[in-house]
Amino acid sequence: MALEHAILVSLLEKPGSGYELARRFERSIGYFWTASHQQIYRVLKRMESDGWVDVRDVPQQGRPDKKEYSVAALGRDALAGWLHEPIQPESVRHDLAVKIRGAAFDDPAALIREVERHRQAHTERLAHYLAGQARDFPESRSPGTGAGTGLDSDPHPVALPSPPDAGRELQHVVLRGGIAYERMMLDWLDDVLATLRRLGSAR
Amino acid sequence: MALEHAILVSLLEKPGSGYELARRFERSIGYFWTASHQQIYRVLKRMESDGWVDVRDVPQQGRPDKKEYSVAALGRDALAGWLHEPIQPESVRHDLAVKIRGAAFDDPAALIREVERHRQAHTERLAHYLAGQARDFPESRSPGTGAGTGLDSDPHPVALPSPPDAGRELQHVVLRGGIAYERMMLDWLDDVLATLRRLGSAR
DNA sequence: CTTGTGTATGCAACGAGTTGCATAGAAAGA
DNA sequence: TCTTTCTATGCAACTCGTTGCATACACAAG
Repeated sequence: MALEHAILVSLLEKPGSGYELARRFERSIGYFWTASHQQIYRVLKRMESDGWVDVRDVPQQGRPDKKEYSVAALGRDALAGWLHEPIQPESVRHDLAVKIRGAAFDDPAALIREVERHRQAHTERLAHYLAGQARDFPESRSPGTGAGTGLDSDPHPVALPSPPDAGRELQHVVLRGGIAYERMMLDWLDDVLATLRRLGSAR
Repeated sequence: MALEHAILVSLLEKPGSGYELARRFERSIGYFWTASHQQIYRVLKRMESDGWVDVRDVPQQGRPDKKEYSVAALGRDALAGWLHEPIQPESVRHDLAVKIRGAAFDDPAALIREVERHRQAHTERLAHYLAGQARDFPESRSPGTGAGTGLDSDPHPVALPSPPDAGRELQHVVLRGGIAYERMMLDWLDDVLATLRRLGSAR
């Protein structure tokens, strides 16, 4: 129930159209909150009629016009309200974990290629994060090879919050979380692969 | 779209009633797949009419009767089919990450207590996992209180598991994943707290 | 000149998931 | 005895999310 809040945050960081939001939700923000364009358009409509966002028609050359959304006062209030109320432990859905336990009733070795695919995807995502970190936060010469978040990889840093750099700092700490998550997943997937191979060869 | 598969795996591991399933989904399985009892009953009904599971009325003393479900041949086939088809990157929903980025447009310091609450919850979950590991997998003399991921730090016992133990092994590797996840979260939440405190005092 | 790709917006239908409520037997305690 | 708690099952209403489809403009390649 927080897609609207994710949209508010994204629009505060930078106003944009539904289409642009949808693309941000594919990269950047989408790594910790997914949404399809259909859903974004629908929610945007509701937010507009609730007065949470303002719309502005922007003609463009060489492409269709767009509706640029920005956060209205009511939207800011709604976000503040949400920020101040506690949320409970995230509900998780790890298909892969279900599959791994299910493999006991099938052929464990048959899962190896699937797990390798996931490992590959996480490798790529980690590289993407590191590239973004190197690009957007070059001052962090931290472990790893360093290169950027890609999270809110908008070329222009946002200049809104009172401490002008708070947004940057917070984006960076979220990015570091993404990096830590991917590294943990890679380690774990290696563990899973070793286990599956052991079970396969023991047959 | 895999609640039914999660139920199949759980029922294969041990047949049980809808109520028992709901409780498994609160602990154990519920840490990587959540579901409410209402939803479980509804899906169970559908699975029954599809011939995926068999039902058996079990009278009990001292409590209401229950319907014990077990996996039918068709259910096994359905699970096997699902296991063999690839799944794509999990879709994530990290409210907390959204809140952290949103805090840039509010008071970052106001988030500290919320993050501390989450840290507490993850500490408890880690303790729960470690207790489960000590109880169910005593042969893994793993880090317990130590630092590190717990991933590589588990020197796999050389004893070759025979197929009957495959399920145990696979349950353990999933549990190790949960442990690694909680440890990573704790480290990251500490990073978040340090960042929020830094931003707060810099005002 | 047709096809494909990218930008940009949207509807309709369905299935998944949540919330609130209801029932009912049995045990435990006030 | 009355209330609460635990086991056990379920309906109804609603919202959220996904899937499939449709439209329309612009540009580039074949």
